[in-house]
Amino acid sequence: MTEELSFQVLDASYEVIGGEPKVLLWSRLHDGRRAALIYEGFRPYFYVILEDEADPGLVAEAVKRVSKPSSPIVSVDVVERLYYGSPVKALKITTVVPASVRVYREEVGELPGVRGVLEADIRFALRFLIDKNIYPMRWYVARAEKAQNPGYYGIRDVYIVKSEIEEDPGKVNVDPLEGLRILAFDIEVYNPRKTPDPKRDPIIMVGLSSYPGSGEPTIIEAEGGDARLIRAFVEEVKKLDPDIIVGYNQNRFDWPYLMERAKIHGITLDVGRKRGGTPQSSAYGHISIPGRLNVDLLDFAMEIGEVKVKSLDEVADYMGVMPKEKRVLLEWWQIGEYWADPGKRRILRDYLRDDVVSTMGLALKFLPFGAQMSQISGLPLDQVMTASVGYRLEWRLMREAYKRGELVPSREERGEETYEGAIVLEPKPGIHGNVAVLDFASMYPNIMVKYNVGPDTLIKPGEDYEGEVNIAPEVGHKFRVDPPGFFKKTLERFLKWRKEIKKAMEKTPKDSPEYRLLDERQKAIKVLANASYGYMGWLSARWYCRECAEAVTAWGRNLIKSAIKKARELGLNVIYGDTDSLFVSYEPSKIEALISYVEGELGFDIKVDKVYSKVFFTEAKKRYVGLTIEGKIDVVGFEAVRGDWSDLAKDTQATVAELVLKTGCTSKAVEYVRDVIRMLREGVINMDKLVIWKTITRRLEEYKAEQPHITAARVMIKSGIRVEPGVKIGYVITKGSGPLYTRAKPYFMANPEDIDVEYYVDKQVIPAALRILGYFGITEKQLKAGGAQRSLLDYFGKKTM
DNA sequence: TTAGGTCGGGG
DNA sequence: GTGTACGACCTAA
Repeated sequence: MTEELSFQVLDASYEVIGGEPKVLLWSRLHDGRRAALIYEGFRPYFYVILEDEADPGLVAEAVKRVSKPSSPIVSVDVVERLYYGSPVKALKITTVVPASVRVYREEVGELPGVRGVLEADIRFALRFLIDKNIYPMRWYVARAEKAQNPGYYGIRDVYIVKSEIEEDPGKVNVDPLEGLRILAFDIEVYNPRKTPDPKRDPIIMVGLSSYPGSGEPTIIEAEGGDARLIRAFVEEVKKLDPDIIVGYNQNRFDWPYLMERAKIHGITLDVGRKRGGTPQSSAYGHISIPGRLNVDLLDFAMEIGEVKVKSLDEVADYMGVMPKEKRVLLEWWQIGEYWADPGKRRILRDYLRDDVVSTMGLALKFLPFGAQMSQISGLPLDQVMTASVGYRLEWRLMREAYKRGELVPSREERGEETYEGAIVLEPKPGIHGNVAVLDFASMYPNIMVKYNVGPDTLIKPGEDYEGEVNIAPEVGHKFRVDPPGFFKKTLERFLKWRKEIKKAMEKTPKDSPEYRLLDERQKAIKVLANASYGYMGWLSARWYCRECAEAVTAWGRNLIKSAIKKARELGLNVIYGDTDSLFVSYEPSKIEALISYVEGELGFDIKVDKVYSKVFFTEAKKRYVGLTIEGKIDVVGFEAVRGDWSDLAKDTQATVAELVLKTGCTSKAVEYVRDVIRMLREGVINMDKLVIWKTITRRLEEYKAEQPHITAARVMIKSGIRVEPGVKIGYVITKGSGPLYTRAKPYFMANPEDIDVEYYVDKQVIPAALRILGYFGITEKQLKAGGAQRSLLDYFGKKTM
């Protein structure tokens, strides 16, 4: 007996049962139950395209002959498809067991008459979602029958789908996260020798917070080893039964550590939704948990360019989730000490609580965008943010291709090919007052649409084409005007869709949940549309097209040149320009005229993005500091030093940035750097500030190149300290001769008088300072010139170094 | 210069 | 699982 179900698809997987593949749609039902919907009868397939002279019937016969009983080739059909827009005859080869495709594609690829194998590298569960037009996080309806023997899957509610699956029209604009349960977790591990070793160091605490919920995390502490803690953790996860599990870098730390500890104790870490559903390591460090969406929030953080150090406390601070000054901050090497000391253990607990609360806070900030990205790209939420924008666009393109009957090109290994990029004007160095920044809206996608750019519309060299063409300036590549190509069609849909959403947003109250939903959706569409140009120039792209990317930048250069020429004719002072933005003197009426020229004559949208009351340029491109009329400081192109520099370098750079921006000149900052150098040479800077941390990622004998942290690691091993992959090595550079790596020593084995002070001056302090001061023409010489002897209290107040 | 190797986040 | 990131930065040649 079937019933009508409305369900939200969270994830898809498959199992081969009785020799037949069954697709599992992990879903939430309209009544709130979580269920697995089983789809039977969908079979793996792939295509071959043939040599021109090959006889399809003969090749089909040859294909059938490679069939194996373990997974027979059940059909070989001659089908009409498009390949790069042109009709082709192809063979569609269908088999039974998904894993057998890998074997068949090799054998079939070798057969005479076969030009190539296509679509044999698409994961089965995603293949199903593409073909059935199912997008994760969206709602669908279907008729289904409750399974008689759900125990087989180890899931309580199992339905067998008995109809086609259609989108639920009533739930297009509902918040996909509404009603889903989220679990945030974090573990702390014992690290008496600084670096924890999962083989011997137990997990000491685990914190869990669920949403919806009180907001106060549950904290489980280890008592006499961590076996009970791990069991309690598994029970807690099962009890909370979350749809989404979030953590921060849990894919590389918490899960692997838990998995290793569970293995040692012989505990089954079955935190998934099906029986025995343990975390599974999959592609490039991702970990999947059956029936739940395991989302690492670090993946979202990696996309925030403004935050250079992606630690949880920094990112939570930046996102307004938890200010750094309002939380407990411990350095990682202090964890063991705080655990061992009963008087300090409470602080460790608070530290864990703050980490868990921050993690949940970040989840609530990030997941709405992730859910939209999932709904639009078609990738499940646990994969979509792990994937680069190129992959996200590509999965959507594969869906567009399927609908058009286009065959998906295979991924190919390609050597580097360079081409000319965008125009970046030489900035006029100095300080400029009242500057407007004009931006072309979605310049590259609009170029692609206007000139019908794409691999399928490109006229290849030597190709005869009589029809009308768009010719790219400078490079001369030609694109058919008609019919609209694959990229043009797809991008037009994106641009139109986004426009409709923007229109709907105007009619929606700004503080409503619906507004937020629409805003995240339009952002996700924008990300995909803007990725299209970069995608065509990405060497691993299935629809790679160097000429296309080259043509797009050529049209872009042409466009901005025309705008610059017009701006100058109008009497505007053009200060700087990069790709699709122009910095001009802020003269509203002339800018108005420029905008109407660009819109009317050139046919592109341009708008005033911001106005700076002051902006500093040096001769360096892509780097400037601006003060907006709202009083905000924009530092663009300035790269803060990475997490693996010494604290001294990081502190120096932060202070230099602050002094320059606050005083508007460099003299104070230069004096400050000179004082830091002087203090270094006098040996009054604490050695802790000089430690550089780097991680060992493999066994020492596997390293091909000598590096400082490897040398330091070898010294540690000699003195009996265990060093394994994952260990972070803290080292300092000591005096002596020879390459840098010979002079690295573990920080706890070095004496302050051994420190190679000049290394820290030349390779740490000065480069860090010059990242900023260099833009203002300050040289290494000037910083080393040893200036006025002044008290550091002038800069730091009571802060000590 | 280029080529080729390593790393991030976590504790 | 019909598969395997990416971009910045380092050292060595």
